[in-house]
Formats: sequence, C-alpha cells, structure tokens
Amino acid sequence: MDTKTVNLLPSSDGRLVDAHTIKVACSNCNLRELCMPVGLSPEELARIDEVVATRRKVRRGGALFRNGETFHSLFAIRTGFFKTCITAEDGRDQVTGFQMAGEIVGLDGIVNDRHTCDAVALEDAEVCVMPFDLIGELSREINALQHHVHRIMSREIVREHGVMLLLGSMRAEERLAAFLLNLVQRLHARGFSRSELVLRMTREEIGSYLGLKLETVSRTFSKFAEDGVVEVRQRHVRILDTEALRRMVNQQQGCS
Amino acid sequence: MDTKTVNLLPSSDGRLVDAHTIKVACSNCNLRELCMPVGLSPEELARIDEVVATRRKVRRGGALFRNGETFHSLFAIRTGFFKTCITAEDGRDQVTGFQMAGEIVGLDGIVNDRHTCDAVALEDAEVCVMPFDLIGELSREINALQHHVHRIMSREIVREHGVMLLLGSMRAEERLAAFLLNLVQRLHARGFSRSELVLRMTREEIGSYLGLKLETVSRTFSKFAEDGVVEVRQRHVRILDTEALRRMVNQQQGCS
DNA sequence: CGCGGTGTTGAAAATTGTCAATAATTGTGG
DNA sequence: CCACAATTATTGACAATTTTCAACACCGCG
Repeated sequence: MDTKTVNLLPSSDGRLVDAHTIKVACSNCNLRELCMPVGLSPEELARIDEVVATRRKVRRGGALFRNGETFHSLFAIRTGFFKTCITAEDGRDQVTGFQMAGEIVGLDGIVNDRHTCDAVALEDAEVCVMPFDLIGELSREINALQHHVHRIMSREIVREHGVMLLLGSMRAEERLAAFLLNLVQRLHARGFSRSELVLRMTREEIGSYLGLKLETVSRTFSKFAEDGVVEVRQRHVRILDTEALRRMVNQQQGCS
Repeated sequence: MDTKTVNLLPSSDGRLVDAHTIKVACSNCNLRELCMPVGLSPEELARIDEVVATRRKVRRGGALFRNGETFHSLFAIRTGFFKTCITAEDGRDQVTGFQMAGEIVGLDGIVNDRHTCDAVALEDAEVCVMPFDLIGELSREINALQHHVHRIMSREIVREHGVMLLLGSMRAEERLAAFLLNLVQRLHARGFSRSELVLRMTREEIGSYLGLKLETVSRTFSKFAEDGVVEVRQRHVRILDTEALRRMVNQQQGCS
C-alpha cells in the first residue's frame, strides 16, 4: 500500500486528503446511470459534482474501510471489485456481499458513525468518495437525490432479504446457481457477457457468502461441469445452460 | 378482519382513511425514545406529530402489507408483534425478521414503490402510519429527522448482516441461542424480564427465520432444557443460564 | 368432547462438513 | 526468466449435522 508516496495536501474545504485522490466529476462519468438519480438538471448535477469531490485507489487485498473505523463517507465503486465481510468475536467471518462498479458501499457505517464490516478490494480498484454530511446537506435541497439515497439503502435491505432466503432455504446447488445467475446478470448490466465471467473471489469467499465450505463449492462447480451446465477453468466460468441454472434456483424441494 | 365495520372518512388532508385509524401524537408517546430522534425542539416534535397522523390496528394473522402492494408509508409498531417474510416464486418462504413495539417496518418498499415482503401480525397489533412522502418533506427541514431515517435504514442493514452470519456459519444450537438472546435483550429494553419470555411465533416460524426445520428447532429447545439452560413450556421460555447461551453463540467451531 | 393446529420425539436418509492428499496456479525473489 | 514457496482448487473417504417421514401428545376452542 505504498505509503511512502502518500502526501497530504489541504483540499478545497480545508481537510487533508491523500494525494492519490483525484478531483472528479459525476456529470461526465459513464457510470452515472448506476450511481446517480436520473433526470437531474445541469445545475443539480454540478452541485453533486462538488459532493463527489475525490477518488481513492485501493490495491488488491487492501481495505477501503475496516470494522471499527469511524464512518465519514459512502463510496461509489468506479472500477474493481470488493467484498464486504463481518467478523464475529470468535473470529469466524461472513462475506456479506460482493460489489462491483456503480455500486455503493459503506451504508453499514451510518447507524453508529462507525463501520461494522470490512470492505476489501478483490482486485485493484478505484472509488468515488462521497462525504456523508455533504450528501445529507445536498439531499435536503435536491429531492431526487434524497429519494435516491433512500432507494439505495432500501435496495440493499431487499438484496439482503434475498440472501437470507438463499441461506435459509436453499441447498448447495441452488445457492451456487443463484450466485452465478446474480453475478452474470449484474455483469451483463455493465456490458459484459451474459454467459462468461471471471470470478474475482476464491472458492472460500464464495463459500463464506453462500454459507458453504470451500470444498462444497468446488464439488458443486464440478457437478455443474459434469452436467454440462457450466464450463469451469479455475476462476473462468462459462455458463452453457442458463435455463438449467434458473430451474435449479426455482426448484421445488419437497412439498413444504 | 371485520371488514363490515370499516368505514371510510375523509381525513384532515383529504385522503380517505379507515375509521379504525386514530389521530395520535408522538410527542406524548411512551415509545418515543425508540421511534424518534432525541433532542428535538417542541416545535419540531409538533411538526412530526403531523406526519404520524394516524394509527392502524391489525388483527392477529392479518397483514399490515403484502408483497406487491404499492408502498406509501412506513409503520412504527405501537403494540403487538410482527413477522416479515418473503416468498420465492416456487412458494418456499423465509421469515426475514420479527418486529416488536418501537420498531419500524416497511423499508423494503422504498426502492420500487412496492412492498417486497409480507408483514403479518403474530398478535393483535397497532401501528403508527407514517406516509413516506411526508417523512421526506419533513426530514428536509429537520436535520435530526433526516439522520434518524438514515440511521434506521442503516441499522436494518447491519441487523441483516448479523442474520447472514447466523445463517451462514452457525449450527442449530448456536442459532437458537443467538435468537433467544436477541429476543430477550430487545424485550428487556422494553421493560420486560431479562430471563423470561413468551414466544409469539410457532416453531415453524422460528425455523424459517433461523434456516432450520421446525423439528430441529423443537429438538434444540429440548436439548437446551435437558442441559438446564432454559425451561420450556410450549411458548413460555425461561432462561436459566444466560452465560451458557452466550458461550454457545461465541463458541469456536473447529479452527477455521 | 373432539378437532385442527402446534409441538415432541424416534429412526433412517440426505446433505454438508471434516480431514487429508494432491494438483494447479500465482506470486516472489534470486 | 526461472524456481520455489504459498495460495488456491480438486477430489476421496468418512463423520457430523440436519432433514425427512412418521407417530403421537398437547393445547385451546368451538
């Protein structure tokens, strides 16, 4: 995390910022449709540009924030791939999500002004730093922004409901199928293939997210490959039969 | 759900409301510390009283809202006990939470203006109806309210992270121990006993929440009782050894 | 008093986890 | 650029946990 090159400079509002952070503008960002509310006026967009003042780079393996750190900002991912994970007192930990470009991390920190999970980059990444007090100020003036913030948080709640369903009631094959479909769908929304993907995370991290041991994840991949549903070469996955995966997820199990 | 007695009347702002709804005031509500931000001025409190204009009663077994219904309001529980649950396409469903007095339900509906889960009363209940557009308006003017809304949503996200940890990495005994400790802690915060509680939900609902079958829940209760950790008579539970439960939750399993 | 919903318990089956060995891949330092 | 170490992934055999199926008990209520 080349700390030797870090160089603290006063920013426009007097705070010290890492010299690696870069002045940016949402108004011409190609991820705008993912991060921003739609239908903003040029003036509103310009004001939001002021909120998203800086970017920050995170090296693969590095943390954007860690459990216990004080919360200041939400982060919009520009490039790269993150996992968020919580750690119980006894040391076992749980991956609570994987985030990619256009997605927001840091919402967990709002409630107690302290982050309650780690956000770790699974590949070199860059994020837009959005100081939360500025978001608050601005969303008092821009209705669409206020609603957007609410929607982002609500979306995260709904996403987690889906994970609870997965963890609470699906078996290994269904979980992995749901996981792959979700990943490929989000990647496709970002212009990537509908059927091919490169996993940015290890089997162990997938397992942690899905509530399975890494061996079970590996075995399940192998089973999918045997069945001709996917082609797996390490982290490269090609989905050969999307419908089969869909059927697995919606599979009736028993008659409950 | 005695629909025959329902009687639509124009409310102060012209909307039609169920005659069962009652004009209320937060300013003198004894649950205020649970629902409301602290440190409000009398004027601010008065303004909030306008937002929380009505109450609604829900009979045991009745739904406060259902998946698919359009979202208008958040609800603060005044009395009673709810479960929220989502239903997958294939019919299996997952209890995503149990809510009691002072807690807020409906956050899932914000993102798409449509509820994505059911909120069902497990005992006769009464809720305060908080129209979300009014919350938005008012939180633009009252800083503390804006932050409060953000905190409520963030708290829900963090709570769900905890459930993910539970579902993803705990065994049956640990799950049930964590569940009991959580319930009794929340009840105690509301003035109830630290060691005695009455479960408002069936074994099946507990199981759905904890990702276990009802038989496993029942067996685990029996095991706790054998071990002298709790005393169980149907839905009446007395915790005899809180520390033992705590140790179960923090139990190191294996050496991962 | 009986009925439906709820809860308990047993035995067998299914799923997943554990442990261990090995292979493949990636990163690192010479 | 290669070789070695460390990490990651695969696979097998066996163990542990949970589910399934079934029988029965309990409780509240009409």
